[in-house]
Amino acid sequence: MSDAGLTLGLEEDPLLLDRQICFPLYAATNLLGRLYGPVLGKLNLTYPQYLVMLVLWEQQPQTIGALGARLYLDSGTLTPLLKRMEGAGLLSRARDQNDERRVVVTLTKRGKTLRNQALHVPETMANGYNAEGVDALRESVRDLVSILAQHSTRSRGSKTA
Amino acid sequence: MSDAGLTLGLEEDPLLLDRQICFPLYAATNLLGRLYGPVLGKLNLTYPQYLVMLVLWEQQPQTIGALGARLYLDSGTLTPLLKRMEGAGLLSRARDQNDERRVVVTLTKRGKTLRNQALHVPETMANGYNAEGVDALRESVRDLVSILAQHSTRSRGSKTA
DNA sequence: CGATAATGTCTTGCGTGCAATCTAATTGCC
DNA sequence: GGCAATTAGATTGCACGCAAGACATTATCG
Repeated sequence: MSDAGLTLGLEEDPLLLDRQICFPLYAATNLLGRLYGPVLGKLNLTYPQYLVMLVLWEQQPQTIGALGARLYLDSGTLTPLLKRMEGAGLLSRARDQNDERRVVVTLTKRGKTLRNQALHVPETMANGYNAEGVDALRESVRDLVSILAQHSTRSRGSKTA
Repeated sequence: MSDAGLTLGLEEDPLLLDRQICFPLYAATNLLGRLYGPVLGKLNLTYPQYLVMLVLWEQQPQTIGALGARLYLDSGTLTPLLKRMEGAGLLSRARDQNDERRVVVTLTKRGKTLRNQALHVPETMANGYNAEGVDALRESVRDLVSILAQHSTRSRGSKTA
């Protein structure tokens, strides 16, 4: 109450939780992480670690910077994460000889073979869901990501809309 | 290699990052949080704290359990978060006299008036984006959330009604 | 060639998220 | 009433995620 704003009749409260696009994304991400947890736990992986493995299984070796570009994460997140994975024997980290600033991440044999156990993960997670509409949803969210990434301070500073 | 099942010819590698629905959601959530950060920082709010305020501005007071049901979070997350917000003078926490197990969260005057400064946040965040398709996307993700919530072990679905 | 800027990673500090465990209060059941 | 089961929060321990700063290496420019 005591809203001193101008009410145009069609104006809706912009602060209603159900009007935010950000909240369903936030909730879905948390819920998904919770569902992935037990499944990935059997592989001794966390959800972000699983994503790193997905990238490395596609292409390998890669620098930390390249991993971050793909996953939209920076070294502040990746460095300790990769160290834990190195400790788990999944990968090794070494300075690039051609450019000592870079750190190259390489899968160990153990990291490569883990892929076999991970093959059933997508199927397990999708269990019971009809993929109807999922493809379209994935594309929509992906479009959103590409838009958001352009506005990210980490990539560029252009504020021109 | 790896003949993992019946190949219908259209079988693709299920572990490709771009085939996962979870990853765009994860990336979008991270990117959004990064974009909200500076805007909410002017209100001395983090993004999850902002969501709590959205819920409380809609209805107030509320128990911690009710907040968690709305935001899909549990007390392990909410208790320290709410304590910080209490320390910031935005709300107060008190045991329910009728049921001493519950903790009732009530906005302070400061918490209520903060709403005026928050009114421009959605508009600021949406700056430059055409809302075209956003409504549909929000509904799609919301459907996904409701499906995921049913499968959640924690589903504190105290469906009072 | 040397100063300087840019780049890539590491480190620090803080705030989430979540599983697991704990405690206190209430409910159920007899 | 008495006591086990349930419920609501709090606590603990761990792993992100990010901003900001530190650091070493490389590129750039005079």
